[in-house]
Amino acid sequence: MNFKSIKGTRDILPGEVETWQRAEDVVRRVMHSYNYREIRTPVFEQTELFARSIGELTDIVSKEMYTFHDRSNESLTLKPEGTASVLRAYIQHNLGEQSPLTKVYYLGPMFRQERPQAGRLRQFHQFGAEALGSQSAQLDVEMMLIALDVYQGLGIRQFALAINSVGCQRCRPAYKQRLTYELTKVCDRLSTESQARVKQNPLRVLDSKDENDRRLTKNAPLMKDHLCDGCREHFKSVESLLRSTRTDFRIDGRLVRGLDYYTKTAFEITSPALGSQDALAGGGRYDLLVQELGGKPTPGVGFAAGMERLIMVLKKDRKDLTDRFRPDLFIASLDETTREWAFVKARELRTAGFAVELDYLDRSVKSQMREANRLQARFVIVIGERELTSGSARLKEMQTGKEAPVMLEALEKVLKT
RNA sequence: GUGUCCGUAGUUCAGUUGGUUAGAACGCCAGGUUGUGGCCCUGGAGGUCGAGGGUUCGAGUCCCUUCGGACACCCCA
Repeated sequence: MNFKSIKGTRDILPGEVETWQRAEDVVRRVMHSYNYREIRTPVFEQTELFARSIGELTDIVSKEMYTFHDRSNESLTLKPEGTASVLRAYIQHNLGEQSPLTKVYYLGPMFRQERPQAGRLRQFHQFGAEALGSQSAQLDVEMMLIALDVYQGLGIRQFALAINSVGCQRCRPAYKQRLTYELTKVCDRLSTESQARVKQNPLRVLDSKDENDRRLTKNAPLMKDHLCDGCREHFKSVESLLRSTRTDFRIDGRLVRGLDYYTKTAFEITSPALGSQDALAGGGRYDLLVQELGGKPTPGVGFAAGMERLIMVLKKDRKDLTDRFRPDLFIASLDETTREWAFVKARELRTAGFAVELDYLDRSVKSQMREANRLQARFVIVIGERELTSGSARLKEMQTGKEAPVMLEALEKVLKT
């Protein structure tokens, strides 16, 4: 019986990992450009934290979490999303006392026990940001812009932004009641899933994929048309800022997020290059959550974006990306003496900042040359007894095949040019 | 969790109505005379045919179970 990676998890091997690193670099660059600072939280937390923040009734909490008991019988859970942990840290370390506005970002693995499919893993990776302490619509839009800047920065072209407002505790209850009333009228004709939603979470009936559900709810009231003054103003500001920054977007009155904690703005970025799981990123405002988790009343906004989905789109849009690490120099050697010399010299050059590779398998020069070629080393130098006694060798530039004499002492200087 | 399809060398795949030592391409290794890559040529290594059970004289080929994968539902990043 051979060991295999757990269902729904995968290895990112050399060759693919370079694409990830490139993406991560862009994420960090964009985050820093908006002055977000990185925060790293543990991969697991008390189960209660997620139940409280995400919502007991959500699919995530009710059936998708990796929950276990440790040896002291405490219930722990591998984090299914990033926001809860960030807010926990924010509250725990009183970050709100250090400055009125906190802007942080994260990048890391998340876990959800779902059936794997295109763009859906049990361990997946997200990057995201949270801005705590301000109600400004500018921050709502900033979240969208960060995600869009990352995609643009990577040369991704296939994506679309959709926004909506899910209201607040002042206007949502009344709307919900009204919607439920309307839905009840057609309830028996809705799909079985939607029938359950009418009671559990009526808002979600609206974004059902079922064609028949869509038809039946065609004239159902939308939250965005029943916002209180505050929410309406806020939503207008978001729209206006998006226009000012010349950002393409569309208002989707049926857009609902899966997590319970959102208020006001909700948004989603999807890509037609993905499969059925087409969301690249999603986020929104959560003005009640910090308080809910035991902190002082603090407004917040955030978003999360899927790394593997980003990579999938990136591979489709940018087939030209095939970079790999290339050694600057490959030192081929002939016998035990020269091999040791090569080892020492390599160390010297590596310390000086060069990527240097050599043969560890006692191979023939021919094989070593093949290896150097495969690694796409920029230069190769063959060291034998002749070279060691004369102190000079020929440096071969692999791309052109040209060789030039070099003094071994001067190797470092020559490589620098 | 439900459904559909799939599971043969490192990789992508072939494998006739079940019938002798399971093949190809690419990749890998070694050579093509004295210390030099890419192209080309020659040779080589590498598979308990996902795993377990069953039917059969005989199973990679049929049946069951199980594990895994792909895709969709659900949900979401």
